Amino acid sequence: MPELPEVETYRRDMERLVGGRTITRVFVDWPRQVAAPSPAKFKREIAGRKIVSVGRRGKYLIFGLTGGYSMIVHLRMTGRLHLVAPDCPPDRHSHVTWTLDTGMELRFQDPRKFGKVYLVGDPDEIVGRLGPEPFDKKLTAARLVRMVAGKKTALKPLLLNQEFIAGLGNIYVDETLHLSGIHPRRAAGSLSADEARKLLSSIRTVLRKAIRHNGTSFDPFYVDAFGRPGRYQKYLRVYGRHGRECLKCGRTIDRIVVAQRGTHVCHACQPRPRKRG
DNA sequence: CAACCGACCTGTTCGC
DNA sequence: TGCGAACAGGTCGGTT
Repeated sequence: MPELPEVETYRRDMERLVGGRTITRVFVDWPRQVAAPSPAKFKREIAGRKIVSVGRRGKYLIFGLTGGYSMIVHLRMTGRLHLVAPDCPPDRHSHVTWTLDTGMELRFQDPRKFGKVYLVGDPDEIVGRLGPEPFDKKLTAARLVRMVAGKKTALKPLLLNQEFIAGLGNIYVDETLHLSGIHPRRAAGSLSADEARKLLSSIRTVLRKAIRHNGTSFDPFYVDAFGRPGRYQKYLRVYGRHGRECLKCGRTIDRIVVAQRGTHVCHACQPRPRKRG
């Protein structure tokens, strides 16, 4: 679930809650969540270092540590971060826990255990292959046109590809394409310059608003570091709204499968591509 | 190279 | 109500 807006919400929370703190101890009870280096080395190298910055690249959180190290966290599907008091009872889904010099514990909760943590010297070892940030000023409509030129791939999987543009996931891709009036199966290379401009501005509009509302929460799933849900679910126009009316034209929202992902679309606002787009 | 599939995991929802 | 199947916001590696 955590896509760019949710990760950005965590980044802000983390900056405020753990920025400047020193990590005294690391506890790992599901070693596979430590992607690199070995869990033993991970624990040993992190203990005693201070968190000097908290950044984000795509869906990755990057904790800058003293000594030139970066600790990187990817929440994947069900990861959450929580700062809790030392007397907070253990919970069955926290598999990596950092104890801070204040005594507080930062817990990485992740029921599905897909999330990963890394400790590296250079963040680019992990995030170096990512495509541009959606808000990068160098990402212009003209550049987007060049990026899609000649591509036969459908837009949906392309936008989900983090090496194309970083940070979008299933929710925000569906929302973005609906706002753009573009069908998820359109061949990327078939976009007109106008459509590319519209797509880029939609990506930014959707993400900006979602960040402003602290991300999207379904059920009690994603919550920020204070345990608070996001509010963007109130503004979703297609995602999870299949069977209900399109807020723009009234037609019933459809749920289809594109690139093996559940996809929400209004077939009036987002006309089907002819044959190959 | 693009499309597709299974893996990685657990919890929740759906259909019978 | 009970129980197995299907499905879920992400990514990676392997096969057509």
